[in-house]
Amino acid sequence: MSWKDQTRDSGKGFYTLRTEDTGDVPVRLFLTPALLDAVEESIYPQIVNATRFPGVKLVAITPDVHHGYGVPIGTVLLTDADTGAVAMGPVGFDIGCGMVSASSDVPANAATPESRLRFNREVTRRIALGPGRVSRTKLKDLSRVDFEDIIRGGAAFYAERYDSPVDRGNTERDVIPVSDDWQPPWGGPGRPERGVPQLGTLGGGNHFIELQENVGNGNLYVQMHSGSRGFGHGLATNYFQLARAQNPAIKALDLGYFTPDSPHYAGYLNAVAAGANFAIVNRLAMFEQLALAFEEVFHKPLRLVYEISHNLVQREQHPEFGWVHVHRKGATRAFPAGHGALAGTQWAEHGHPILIPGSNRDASFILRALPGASASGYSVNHGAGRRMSRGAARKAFTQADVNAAYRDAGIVVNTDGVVPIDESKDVYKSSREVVEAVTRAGLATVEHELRPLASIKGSG
DNA sequence: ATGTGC
Repeated sequence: MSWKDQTRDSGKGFYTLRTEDTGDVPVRLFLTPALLDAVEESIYPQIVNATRFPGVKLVAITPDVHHGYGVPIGTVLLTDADTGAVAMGPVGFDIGCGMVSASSDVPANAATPESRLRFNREVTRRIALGPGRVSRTKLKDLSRVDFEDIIRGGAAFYAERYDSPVDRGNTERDVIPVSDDWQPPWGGPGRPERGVPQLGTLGGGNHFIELQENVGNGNLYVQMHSGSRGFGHGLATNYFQLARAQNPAIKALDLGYFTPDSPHYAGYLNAVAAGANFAIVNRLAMFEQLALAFEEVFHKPLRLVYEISHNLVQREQHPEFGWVHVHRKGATRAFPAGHGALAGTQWAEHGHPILIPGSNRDASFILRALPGASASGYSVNHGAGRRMSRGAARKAFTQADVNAAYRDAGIVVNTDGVVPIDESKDVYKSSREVVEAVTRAGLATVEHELRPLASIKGSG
């Protein structure tokens, strides 16, 4: 018997799950019947893990869910903000990982095969890709002092001090405060200092840059996915070690957590803030380079639509659960019109944009939240979700077939047309089906659909 | 995700 047999249809577009293992913690799965049927059995013990952190109020599972470390990728975890835990697996190693979307007035027919390739060349000339690479932007060769100012001051500080054309109002968080008495654990486990020269670089894995056509208005858009590089990874590694040292019951590092009485509780929250500020500034610095590359090829400006994370814990007020730590691991914040946290911002009236990438041969979407998003802790998915492991993908498909499929679709990949197999379309779920699960549950509506024209991947 | 690994 599968745990799936113990799910119940709430009648509101999501399933609930209550078993001996999950106890009294509400667990909501935002899946269609087909997605529930297809989801890996192995996410069940990871959902149970999520229910076991101290002070849990809600576990919500997004429709792109797949097996992660400790908890599934696609977990929203709400814990009591005053007495509950702050958990590390439900933030992840790549603290602050997230998206940028940018728009233009250039009709998509300007993106000829030649200009798509030129765009990819201009981008890769300006932005370093792949693991271990160092910055080529104005943030290269930063002193440690300047770096610390940036990770404390976030987007607001960066926009002002570095004379950036970006509007910090187009970011999810223009600064996440870091205490003056907290220092990054330089030289400690994880060695976060290796991230200092990486500010302004894309990274590898599923990080990408994509030239797109907005299906609705026919204009060119650009989307980017990147995170906190070696800095965030180093911070996460450091605090995982501290959590384990303190609590021997934490066997796996990815199940680490801190309660308010822990000596490292505030330290970890500061580390998350610093890592997220890095990731946000990283995306803004790269956006500026994207805009330069875009203007070089298409002779018109590229405007920042929005910047938003999908690996983060933030303190928020929820109508059902009060003040909570909302952990989003592979999940995107979804505040609708009128949400208190948007008061006084340009997003107060309609909610902020929600950036949902598909694979690089499938549609991406920009959504807006609906009041019903409270059911999922004001969160939706962060992408299409992986359908098979990287290893399985390399066994299932040949390089020549994958390259040909992209060539036939007219999608220019990197500067050599070689598609990383483990990042290719059939490795991911259908983004349309996943987004349908979101709209069916009344969490959000689709505002824009975007289709890929050119794709840049850090590695495969 | 990551100095792609103990």
